[in-house]
Amino acid sequence: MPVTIRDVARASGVHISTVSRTFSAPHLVNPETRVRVLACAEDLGYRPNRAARALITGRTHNIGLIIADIANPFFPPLIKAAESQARHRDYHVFVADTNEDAAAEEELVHALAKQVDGVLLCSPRMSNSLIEQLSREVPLVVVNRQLAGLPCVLMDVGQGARSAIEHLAGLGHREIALLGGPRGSWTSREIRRAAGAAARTAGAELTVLGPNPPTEHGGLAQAEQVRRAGVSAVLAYNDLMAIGLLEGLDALGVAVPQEVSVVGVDDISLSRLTRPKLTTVATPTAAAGRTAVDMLLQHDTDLPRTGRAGGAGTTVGVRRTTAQVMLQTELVIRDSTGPGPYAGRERPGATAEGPGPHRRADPGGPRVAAGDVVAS
Amino acid sequence: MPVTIRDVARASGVHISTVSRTFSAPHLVNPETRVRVLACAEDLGYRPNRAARALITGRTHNIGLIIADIANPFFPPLIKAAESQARHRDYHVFVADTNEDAAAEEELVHALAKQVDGVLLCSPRMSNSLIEQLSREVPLVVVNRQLAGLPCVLMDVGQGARSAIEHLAGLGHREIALLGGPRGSWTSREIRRAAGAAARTAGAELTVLGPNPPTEHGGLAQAEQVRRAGVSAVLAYNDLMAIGLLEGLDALGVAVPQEVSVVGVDDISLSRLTRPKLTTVATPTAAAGRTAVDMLLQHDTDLPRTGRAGGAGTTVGVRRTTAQVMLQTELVIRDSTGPGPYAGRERPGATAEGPGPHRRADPGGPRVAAGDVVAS
DNA sequence: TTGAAAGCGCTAACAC
DNA sequence: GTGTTAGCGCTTTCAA
Repeated sequence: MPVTIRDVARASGVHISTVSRTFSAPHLVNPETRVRVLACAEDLGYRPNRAARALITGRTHNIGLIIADIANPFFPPLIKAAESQARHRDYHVFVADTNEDAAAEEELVHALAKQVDGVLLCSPRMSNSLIEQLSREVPLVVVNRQLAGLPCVLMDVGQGARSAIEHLAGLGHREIALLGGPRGSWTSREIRRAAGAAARTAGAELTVLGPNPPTEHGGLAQAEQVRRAGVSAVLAYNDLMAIGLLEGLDALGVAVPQEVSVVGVDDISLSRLTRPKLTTVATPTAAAGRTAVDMLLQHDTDLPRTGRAGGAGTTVGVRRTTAQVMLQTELVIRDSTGPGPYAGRERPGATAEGPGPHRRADPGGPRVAAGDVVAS
Repeated sequence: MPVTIRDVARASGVHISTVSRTFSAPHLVNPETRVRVLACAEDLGYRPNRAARALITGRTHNIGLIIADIANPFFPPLIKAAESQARHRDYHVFVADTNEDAAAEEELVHALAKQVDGVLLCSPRMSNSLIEQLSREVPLVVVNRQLAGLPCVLMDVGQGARSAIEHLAGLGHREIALLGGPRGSWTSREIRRAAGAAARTAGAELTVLGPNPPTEHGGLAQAEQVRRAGVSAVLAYNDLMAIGLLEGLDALGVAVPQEVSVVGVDDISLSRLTRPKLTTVATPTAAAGRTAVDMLLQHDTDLPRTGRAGGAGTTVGVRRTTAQVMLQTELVIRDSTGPGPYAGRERPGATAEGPGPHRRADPGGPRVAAGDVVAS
């Protein structure tokens, strides 16, 4: 039933190889013939079978997107942007959800490897060494994880965390808690590192609570601890946890920002909808998706091929660049942060308001500066 | 570089067809041979190439998921559930976003047709006749659209809208507005139909505002109209619009629920986070995703094959069932609805609180009754 | 510029 | 129970 290259050949009175050329190397075919073939193809509704084509060219024109948790509102904008970018380049996208599970990630890379030209690993939970190993099986681009020798798309959450801490310190907070993210998260470590350093500089004390699941519930569950810790401000690993914390504090009768200030990370769309509206570090998710796809498909000419073109037994020259792109983040100040117990008093070191890209509230325009290529 | 069936055959000293059988019909191969082959395969890290297999079997073990807007929080839980269900059955999932565009939907079905065993069309914007036509190209299951002759997964938003109107009428609201959804949406028509009927029965007047884009902005943009319309309650096409409306009303200084009550549809996770918390019609999104995949893969034995098995020129007996499943919805009453101007007064027809599945607030357990098979 | 032929990795008759 | 063979739909030398 489905129409094949042979049907088109028959209808247009040429050999199948001519039809093939019409689609994959049109300049090699007589214009008149081309027109005729194209007309017949159109007529019959012919579309080349990509799987069959892949078998011989070694290029599937598919990519894989491996996501820790599709339902986490951080990811859909990334998926959407990546898919859109891929489709513009005539690629189709497999999406798979790992439920934050490292083993599932590994299995998925194996399973997808033969069907795709490359895989985007988003916020992986696997070990670095495993990722490196898998990258020998299929081209990988890693999002939200820094790995020497592999192409990575990073968001500068370190800078973001620093801005957040400086913002809090500037408001007069000296005892600050950090709600850590999940184990195995590069982002979480990065935030912790930068927040710790910034706190030291600002003369504030940072208490780390966690690791926690990166969910609303993860934040909610720490509300009690936060109160006990006696801090006046909290930086959460992500907005979801911050929002959960907001709920938890509300339930405990702790007023935000009067008694405790809360800052999140990501600026997911909900963050403008909570009461109080959440102060957060905006993260360029869509840009990350687009960039990652671009990096994966950069030289879509020299992705690996299994076809004969490479010569028997020869490993084809896969010129893999390992550029790492760092995307800017930005602190968006809303209503969940306010003056702390030391407001107005002099503060050791630092100026009234720390450096770094801050912004008072909204609207929705593009907030992402172009990424810096950090290495290549 | 990638290891093929031939490598395994060589390593285990058997013919490639034996290796093939080991994977696709293990019972036809001598247990000892099987063990040996399996061991070699494991050793070499062999995985059958699905694309090559598909070429001859006609079964790709892939499905397509076509989504109006991945960033709309209604969809991620559906995608997640569908992907998970598919993977349990050893299928991989292509996800594509149409940006609410009918033409993109059509193009995607064509483009994906050859690479998948079936496609899930989620909240399509295409015409019924086009969908029917496309269903001859590739097996389709339609979510959120009723179409005679095609397998559909529906959510009973009609019942939901009815419950919502009855709830509002019971609270003493007589002038109610309906914020319509996007053109081409079955759900929107269905809500409108049922809400209209319920309003008539309850002796209330329903003003329809729209169509609107199914986004926060769509709701926000109607806040002024809502105030002008002089209604005391609003039912919105979905939670996103309801939330936008909440913001808009807040900006206009209109108190919810004191001056205007607001009800949404979907119960997306944000709905518990707004202030006031949103009263809404909960929609079993995850169940819909799972169910749709199950329906698509129901007889995964008699999905169409292009292989020789069907005999030359014979259309293979695709036994397509056209079961339609209707999933229950449930009104979840939170804080965005309150007494209306006619509260306490007698009301024409109806009892104090209309029938239908209501519920006062949360928690998160399963709320979905098993679907009713409406037809087959 | 076009056709003939080989073959990508795999499965499915059919022999043995 | 296993090997032989043909061929899925397509691309790509190689000759003509």
